[in-house]
Amino acid sequence: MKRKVTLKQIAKELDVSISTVSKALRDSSEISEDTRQKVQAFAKLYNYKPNLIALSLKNKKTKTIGIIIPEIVHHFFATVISGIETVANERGYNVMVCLSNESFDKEVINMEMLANGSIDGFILSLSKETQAKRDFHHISEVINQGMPVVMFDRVTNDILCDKVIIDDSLAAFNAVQSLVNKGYRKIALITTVDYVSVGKLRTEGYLQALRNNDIEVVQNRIVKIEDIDQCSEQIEDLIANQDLDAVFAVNELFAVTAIKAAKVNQIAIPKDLAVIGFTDGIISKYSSPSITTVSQNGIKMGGKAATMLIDRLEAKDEEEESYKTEVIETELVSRESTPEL
Amino acid sequence: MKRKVTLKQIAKELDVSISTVSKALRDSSEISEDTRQKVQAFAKLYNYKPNLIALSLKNKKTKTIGIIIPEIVHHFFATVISGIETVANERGYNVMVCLSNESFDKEVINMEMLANGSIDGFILSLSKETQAKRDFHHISEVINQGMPVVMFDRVTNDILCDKVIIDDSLAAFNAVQSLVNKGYRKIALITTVDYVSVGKLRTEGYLQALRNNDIEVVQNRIVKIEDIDQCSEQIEDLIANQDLDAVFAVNELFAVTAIKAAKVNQIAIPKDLAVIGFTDGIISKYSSPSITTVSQNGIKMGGKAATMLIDRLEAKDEEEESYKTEVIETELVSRESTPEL
DNA sequence: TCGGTTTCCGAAAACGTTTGCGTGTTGAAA
DNA sequence: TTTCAACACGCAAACGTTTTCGGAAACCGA
Repeated sequence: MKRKVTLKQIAKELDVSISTVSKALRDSSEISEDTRQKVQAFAKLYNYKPNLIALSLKNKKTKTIGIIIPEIVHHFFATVISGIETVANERGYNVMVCLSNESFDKEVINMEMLANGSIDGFILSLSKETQAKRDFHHISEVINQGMPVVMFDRVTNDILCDKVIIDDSLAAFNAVQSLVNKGYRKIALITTVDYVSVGKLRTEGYLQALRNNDIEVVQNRIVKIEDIDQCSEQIEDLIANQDLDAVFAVNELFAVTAIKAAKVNQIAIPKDLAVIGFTDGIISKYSSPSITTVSQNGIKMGGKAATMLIDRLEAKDEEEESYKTEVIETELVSRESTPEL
Repeated sequence: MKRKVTLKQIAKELDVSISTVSKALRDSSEISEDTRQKVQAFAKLYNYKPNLIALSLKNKKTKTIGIIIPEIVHHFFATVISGIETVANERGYNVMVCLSNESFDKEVINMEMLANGSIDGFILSLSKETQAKRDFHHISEVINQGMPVVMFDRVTNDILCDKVIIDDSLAAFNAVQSLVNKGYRKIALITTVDYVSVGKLRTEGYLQALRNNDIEVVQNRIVKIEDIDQCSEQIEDLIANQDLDAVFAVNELFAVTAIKAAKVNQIAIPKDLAVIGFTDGIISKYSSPSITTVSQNGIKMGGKAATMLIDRLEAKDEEEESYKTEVIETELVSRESTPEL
């Protein structure tokens, strides 16, 4: 077992000073050709690599990005991480991933943990609990300490920082509008409780689309799911007992659950009921019928977030404190759960 | 913007030495009650937190685990990360995630990157390319440097280290056997090319089950997929043109693709064709019909891997160099794509 | 031989911690 | 008054780097 070799060991072995070794390895002109070659050969032989922790301490930069997301077993968040990782890697950064599990406390703990020197900046998406509490002190705190933060998807106006979002409201509006264009009028909405920012926005888009087309909003056609693990009953009730010709769901799970409920009730899709979901994930693609959805490009979103963060990290501190909010365009992916839109 | 406060600043402010501050904060008995309280109050006021990078350098421990996986937009790997993260967090560790994207080179680069001080140990699953090349020098190298490594799922016998796997062969055997028990005889296999270790093992289980029951192995009923993105044609050909009563697929995607192909060909599932998949992910659960699968518990796998790694990290260096291979039990989850098994 | 450049290298500081040890002050016992 | 322990604190080293600065030796021309 040969442990990693340090500058000190090389210096001792070659009987020169540590600084000479360091300079020789970095091709400083201060060092003679002779010793330079000697040192470099030795370093290569022993496979010397600088210790990144020591460098981090010296440079006050870790070249690491901290990611905090509610969960990772979730197609959308996984794609975002993938997008972040790709860009980060290209630009010489690593990523540390922490999961809040939708818990405020874990979000706070993780942020404080990472903020103590481990990373150069954050990319995060709020937990449900945090959104419900509207307590963002942990975020403003790290920003105050001069650490850049980029929020994505689940963001808040209470914090000033760079953000990457989709226009949830517009995307929902467009989806519902396209249903209306096809002649659908009795359109149900399956959404989340209001404190989930994206759920609220998508709900607004739905309502706006109905209003714009002078379609009455029927409260019985709107269900708000509190606990995602127990959405079945409410959705089954909606499908079985309401007079509908289409359903707009704010995520994949609600959409596929609606489809299952329709099957149970012998309702043909898309003939008797059209279904549009949100988030173009595995479920939408592989369920049968496959589901027409609003696609959020997680890869692009993550990539954009990483780019914004790293750009800010590497900006000369000319400090143009102008925070930007990037909007990633969405797309309606037409599949089997609706007629061609 | 108030930057993070250091021991030095506190020391200067209170006109004591750095060591006094440090000791006071750690409740050393060397420090008088008076100064201790003074220092602690001041530290609290300015929200002092030790710099973790400095601690890492001093202690030669980062309290960070490196994870290297082929991809993250993949339900199984996402669950494994989730399992790792949970255990790691409980025991005071963070995780750095790197993606190899199934590339040997990226795997090597990422490992070398992280091995230079950033982490205390690795948890990894081999990329396809690495498995095909059978080149594991980068792994043996870090092990030689004294860094613990735990491999999971896609492992190799060429490297001695702790491992967490499922008994792929046995699990496949059991799945096929249960089909045989139900009277199925014309069982197709949809698998990967042989260098993917888990694909090979699952194939072996399939073959063993047939042989044990004196069922002839028909080569036309076995398809090996090279490129997962283009599996459709081969699978459609199999379903359409072979005489089958059941299909065993080595992953979810192949299973759901087979089901889609069956639908196109008016083959009823499970009446005319039973389908069993592998990996209990989103697809199996939400496709319709839902798919009977062999479930690998990714959470448990990740948790076990993390436990093994951290145990080894924290073991007194009594160095009982006995590497263990843990086998996570699988389970056949019966759903709609087969009759009750 | 002398003065002045170059050339090459080492000492030391800095990043932020922890900790062993030395030391000055105090109080009490002798 | 002297002696010694106990107490409270600071110094310095260590972790592994990079970099500034100073200085010794060598060289050159006069």
